Amino acid sequence: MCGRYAATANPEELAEEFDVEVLADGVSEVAGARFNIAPTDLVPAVVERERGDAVTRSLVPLRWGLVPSWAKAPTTTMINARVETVTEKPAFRKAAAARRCLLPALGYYEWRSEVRPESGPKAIKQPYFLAARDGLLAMAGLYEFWRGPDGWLASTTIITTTATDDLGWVHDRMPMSVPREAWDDWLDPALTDAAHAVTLLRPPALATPYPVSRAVSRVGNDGPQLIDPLPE
DNA sequence: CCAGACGTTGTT
DNA sequence: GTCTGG
DNA sequence: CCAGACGTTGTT
DNA sequence: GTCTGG
Repeated sequence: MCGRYAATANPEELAEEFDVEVLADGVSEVAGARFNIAPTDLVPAVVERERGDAVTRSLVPLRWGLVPSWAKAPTTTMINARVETVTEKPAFRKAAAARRCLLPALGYYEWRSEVRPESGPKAIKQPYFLAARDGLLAMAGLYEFWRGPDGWLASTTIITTTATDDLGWVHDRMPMSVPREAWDDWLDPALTDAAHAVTLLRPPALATPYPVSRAVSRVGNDGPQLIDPLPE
């Protein structure tokens, strides 16, 4: 699955890379060097919205953890959506048909329960970093709006699938990615056939996972050292 | 009809 | 909002 | 995802 | 054990 990730590109780099026309208010505060993005954080996302008869591609901040429009209060549980069922589940299917997004990432983390020499007989949760092979992972996301007492909340979830054989030893789920040639269709709000949209998705091209410091396990920690390979 | 759920993951 | 279970 | 909190009454 | 916060 994907429950923690790194994204380091600044707004200008993302605008260039994804052909974004508009940088939304607040997005400069959430896009930049971040190595420990956690659920409930605001994350940079690429979306397309219709304004009049024109479609505008924007970089916007979204809260990670999708809150359905009918939710009584914001929740954190829907950080992932299974690709196998995303077009059917009431919480996701409208977003799958109308509100798809891209979540740019450098890579993401997985934890494995391991017994290590220095930890004695007890298992520890060892984090691994899974880096995009070419330095940019466009994760497939959905977003949704929720109206609370203090206004609108826009939130997002990452679509997941079964891990490929080479990654299964770390974890049995992984995020779906959107290949560059499919970005336009994936984002196009006129493409309302969700079942077709998910056929655009592919497993991400990742480097070999490697263990990193457990510092990443604390959400308050950040910095490039979090993705340094763990010394022996 | 109304009431209640609506999600994923990991772990045991 | 919409579907499912009762 | 992981880390950290989790609570009220009556009184040793 | 389970929920909340980040």
